Amino acid sequence: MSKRPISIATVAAEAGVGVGTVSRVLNGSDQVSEATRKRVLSIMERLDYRPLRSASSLSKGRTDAVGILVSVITRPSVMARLVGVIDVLSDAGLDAVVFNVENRAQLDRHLSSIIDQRRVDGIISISLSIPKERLTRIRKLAIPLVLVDNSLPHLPCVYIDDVAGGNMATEHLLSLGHRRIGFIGDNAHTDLGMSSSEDRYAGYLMALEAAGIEPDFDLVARGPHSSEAAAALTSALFELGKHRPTAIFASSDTLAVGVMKAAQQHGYKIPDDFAVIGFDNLEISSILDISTVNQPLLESGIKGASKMVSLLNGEIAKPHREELPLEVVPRGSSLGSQRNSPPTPYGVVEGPNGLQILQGGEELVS
Amino acid sequence: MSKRPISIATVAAEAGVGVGTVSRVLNGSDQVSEATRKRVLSIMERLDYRPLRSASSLSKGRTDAVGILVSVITRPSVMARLVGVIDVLSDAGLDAVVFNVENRAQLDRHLSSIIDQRRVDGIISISLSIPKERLTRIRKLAIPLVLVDNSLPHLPCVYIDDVAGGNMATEHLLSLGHRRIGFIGDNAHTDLGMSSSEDRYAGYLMALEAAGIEPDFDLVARGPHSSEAAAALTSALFELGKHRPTAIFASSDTLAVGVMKAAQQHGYKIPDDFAVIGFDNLEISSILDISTVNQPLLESGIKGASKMVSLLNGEIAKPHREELPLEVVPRGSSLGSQRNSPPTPYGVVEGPNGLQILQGGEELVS
DNA sequence: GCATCCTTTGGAACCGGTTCCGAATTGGGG
DNA sequence: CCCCAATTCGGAACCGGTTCCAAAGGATGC
Repeated sequence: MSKRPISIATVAAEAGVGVGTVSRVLNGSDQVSEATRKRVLSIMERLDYRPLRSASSLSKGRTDAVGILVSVITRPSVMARLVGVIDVLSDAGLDAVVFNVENRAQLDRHLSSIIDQRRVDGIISISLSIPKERLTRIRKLAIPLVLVDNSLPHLPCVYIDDVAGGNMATEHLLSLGHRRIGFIGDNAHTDLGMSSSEDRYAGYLMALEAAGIEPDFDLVARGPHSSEAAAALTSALFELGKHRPTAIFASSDTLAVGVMKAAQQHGYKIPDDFAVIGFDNLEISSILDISTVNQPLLESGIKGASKMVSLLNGEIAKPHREELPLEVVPRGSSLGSQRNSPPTPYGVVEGPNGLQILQGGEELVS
Repeated sequence: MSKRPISIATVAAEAGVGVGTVSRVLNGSDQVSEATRKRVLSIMERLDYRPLRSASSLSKGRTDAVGILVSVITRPSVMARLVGVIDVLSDAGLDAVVFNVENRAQLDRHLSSIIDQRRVDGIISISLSIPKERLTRIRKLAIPLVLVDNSLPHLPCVYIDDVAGGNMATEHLLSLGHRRIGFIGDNAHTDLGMSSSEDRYAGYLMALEAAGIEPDFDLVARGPHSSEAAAALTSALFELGKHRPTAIFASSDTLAVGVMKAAQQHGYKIPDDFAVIGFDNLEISSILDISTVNQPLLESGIKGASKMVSLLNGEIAKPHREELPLEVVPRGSSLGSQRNSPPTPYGVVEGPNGLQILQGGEELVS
């Protein structure tokens, strides 16, 4: 009984075979006779032997791990994608090594350590853009890279058309008769290259233009990615009085929650006095009955990770680039009773300032 | 220009030193003269050399990675802890390898692969209980293990007193005058050993008993961990009519959201007709103004991971076991205007001593 | 019966680091 | 000037697998 864990040599000696044979048994090679295989397996069983991962990594030149770069991980949308990625990798027997990236410096640090030390076989980037110089290096080293919620030429990616999404959301409000539609989005995160919010803003402008409406930049505001911030921005817009927006497109559901809160604090009846639509279809928007644009979050993670698995297996992921569908999910925050005329900006009164979870839309009669 | 990435031998040759010296430079040994160090460093710089992780792992016998076992990762509370863990590990230069565990089989599979292949230096388990036989194996192999949101004797862990928490929540409702207090919790997850919900239930019973109230098991319901399920269970309780609860303690905020939803669908005014308190203090409970019991989620992850770092550095994490504080966060879902008498369910006669107690067997002294 | 081929096997070389041991160099003390 | 210790260094051995190559053994074909 040596104290040190048993190695392949121990097994080989015990079974009276060479180390090569044991290794072949481990890797399921068909170069081993059935009798020998059985014997070796039984010895391994008896000794409770398990091959050491790092040794195998070194000689195989492969880690069986995938690095996942995640932009600010606390965001629910990012989380959902991450869950999808982890599940797929786990099923494929790959380790999921997660790196949380909050700023450009972290991104660089993690990338360099991941890439240069080749501690992973591939990289999945979630809602993050990789700096150019890193990209060329990754390409040179032939490390598979898959982008989720981002798109770059010549790279496998899973993404949505944020511009179209912003367009759809705004059109939804327009179709309900709104004309003074505000936009609330994220501060530009140039360092991490997250452009979703700005892209959706572009879609918003497109929709307005298509409807022949001159954009009013007083109705546009940006801030940190939190409902509190969004509530504050919204309150400011309400100060415009008769020039206030009758509806707001928030570039994410998290912001939409804040918008909703502010509107209720101001005593507006939703959606009669004021309408909101968000983006992402997070669970909370369903709970709060907020209209939104659905994007397949979990699915984006699943598809991205599947591409990675294919790449690592040498199969070419056929559709290298995949755009996922978007869909407006109309809920009580915009779809009112059945009315089709715009709310009147002023003359508002009434309404308890408690937050109401359900604003109709829910059937479930019993 | 060899195509193969440069190794330590290349650097050594180029610098005209031995591989040992290069290795010493890499590891910051003080056995190297300043002149040599500089020369080697410059060569490494010029060749853009980075040591290969798996090679170093093999010879050092250490992976610089920590495995994180996570119970159903989609739960917001678990997510928050995970974020804390990842951030700390990342700062310590350790890889965070995340394993999502949804059932007992997965738990076993992951544990065996993690432990036996020694692909990580330590294991952090979040809201999960490790089977006994695995525990002994882990101990035998001397793999550091830290429990977050769980507690076992002789192991470093970060936990809360769920029983006390359940007690506090229930006392809060009692202090507001409620006597018919329901409980809604999770189905028992015996396979993963998540006992929080049941522990909180035990605290609920304790509080009732301390208040001299006979528990009414018709007011207790369990179901899947989703607000939809909680809403359905709550609706069922409302069917009790005059025997319905005037308040409910939900074993988590996610459930509390469903309870709230059901109450509003039934047209109850909150908190006048009906009160709710949850647990965890998730963001959503603040948004929905639901009373809750705060537990330091992010902090639990941070502390757990810090313990792991200490363990790996050979420092003994001084307080091996750490209980985090709980605190009732009263909000609009229970704290009404300023009234201090219990809501009256339907035409129940209201007396100072409130509602009838089932079966007069118990002493009811006041 | 012999040449040939295929299957199965042992074991050395290798992956790219770390570490230990012995040696070379230097410096100081006597 | 010599001895001893300290500093610095080269390189072999090693970590525990994988893989390649040569060879042994068995079957097959003529």
